Amino acid sequence: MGRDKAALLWFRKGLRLHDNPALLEALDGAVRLYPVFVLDPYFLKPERVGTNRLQFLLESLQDLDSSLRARGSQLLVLRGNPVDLLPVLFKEWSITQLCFEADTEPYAKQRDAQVRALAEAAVVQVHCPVSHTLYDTGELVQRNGGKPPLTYKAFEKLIASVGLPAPPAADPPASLPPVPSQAAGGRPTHVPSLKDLGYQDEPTTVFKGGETRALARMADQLADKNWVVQFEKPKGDPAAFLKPATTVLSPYLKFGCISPRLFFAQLHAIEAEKPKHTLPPVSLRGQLMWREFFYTVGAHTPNFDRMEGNPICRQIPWDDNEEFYNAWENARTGYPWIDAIMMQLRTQGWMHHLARHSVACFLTRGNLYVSWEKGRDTFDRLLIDGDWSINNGNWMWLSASAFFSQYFRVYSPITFGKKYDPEGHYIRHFLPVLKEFPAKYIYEPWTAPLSVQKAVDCIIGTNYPRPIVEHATIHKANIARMKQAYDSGAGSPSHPSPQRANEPASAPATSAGQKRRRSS
DNA sequence: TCCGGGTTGTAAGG
DNA sequence: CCTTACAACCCGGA
Repeated sequence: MGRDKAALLWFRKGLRLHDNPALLEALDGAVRLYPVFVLDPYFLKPERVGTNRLQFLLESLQDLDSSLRARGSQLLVLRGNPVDLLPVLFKEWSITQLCFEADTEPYAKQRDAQVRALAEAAVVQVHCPVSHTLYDTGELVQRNGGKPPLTYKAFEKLIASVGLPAPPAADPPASLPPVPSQAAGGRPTHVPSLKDLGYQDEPTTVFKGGETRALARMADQLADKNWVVQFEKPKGDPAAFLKPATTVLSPYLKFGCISPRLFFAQLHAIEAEKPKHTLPPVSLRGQLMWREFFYTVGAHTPNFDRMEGNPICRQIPWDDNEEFYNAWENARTGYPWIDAIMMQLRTQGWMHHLARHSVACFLTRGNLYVSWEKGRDTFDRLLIDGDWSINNGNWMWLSASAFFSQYFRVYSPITFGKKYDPEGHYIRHFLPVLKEFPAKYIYEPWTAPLSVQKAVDCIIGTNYPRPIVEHATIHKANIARMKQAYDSGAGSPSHPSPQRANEPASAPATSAGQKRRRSS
């Protein structure tokens, strides 16, 4: 006598009902369906996940619960380490199927491997479809000869050989099997508050999570088809903050509140309708492909989130300068354009891509010469769209550690913002202390005569810091340091320089002249 | 071995 | 709006 089919649908990312193949697998013949999200203490630390992103997640869970309830089900939000909790639930609920969306990040991969093994030991069938990315990154890499492509062009070529991504999966039925009462066994199952989770700060971001808002935002952004087909990322205004120059779908894509395949399908339809459209890499569709690119490289590169032991990352002897790092993180560099961006990060958890470039270049090769890993950590904590693959990839890009090597192209912390926003509206909004400065001085307030500083009630060095470094001189010195780092064996990621005979292969990792480590 | 391209540099000059 | 010099990177293709 066979058991009733009972499915545990484990949500992690993919916090949506549309284009959710794991949900459809779970529904296939199931008499009972248990939709579960597990709040893992690994993530629930303010030093790892900031208030704004956690709030975004909680809103997304709330919305998912509402949508499930509208279909006669509900979301069981449980707490604990999934590796410990899920096997208990398999037994308690007599689970026969475990369904969850594939995840390519290292923590998730090792966690999922453990859960899968435990499920199989409990004779639970595991279904793990790919729906967070457009393609199965493993298949892409296999097709590429076992290695991820390291340039966007090469990635485009690979994609072209595969064809269009799969269309979104069918919508789930209007009615889902109810969750049996007593299922929780006395455990709390509601979506907790920030305070419940030990977070004291109030969220400050204007962006709200959830599939409902994601779909509305996408519809809103795609409604102006001319805007869609004329989109060119580098032409956007990084200083636009009332109406951002991009879609701000990134936090929804991060949590899977929106399906990349749905977004792609809609973009594709609009492009088909209007043949005169921009192209990747700058087009809107190109942006989705950048995401796919970094997911593919990130999933198939060892130590992708570190310099050491990372075969695609140049080994650069960054300065260990806590003072500089803290000033940067706390918006106290004395450069208003940089500090305003860091304030937008701290308050909204989102900045325009080019604004991210400005501060990433400033922290690393441009000005402070601090490791990209430090900046990555800050972004990872404070961004509402903080996404492991994309964040690490872009930090390596901007620090000229991988993908990009024109280190002599340095963003100016003074003129880059000025060309978009000469009046400094963005700075005035995020750094109110500088609000009254004349436009002439807003990007360089230290150049204002003391009489002006007094008149606007902001003394530089007292009410707002002096610049911690002099851009004009230090960026040139840093270009020279980068050149030296490249010359002295940082190597080229895809063609590592050969080991010199007189240099031991096991040179200490801190040596300036070290060789890039090969992954062999 | 050379040449052209590389999502998104700057400053100066038209 | 455009081009060019700056000083110069890696990579892929011819």
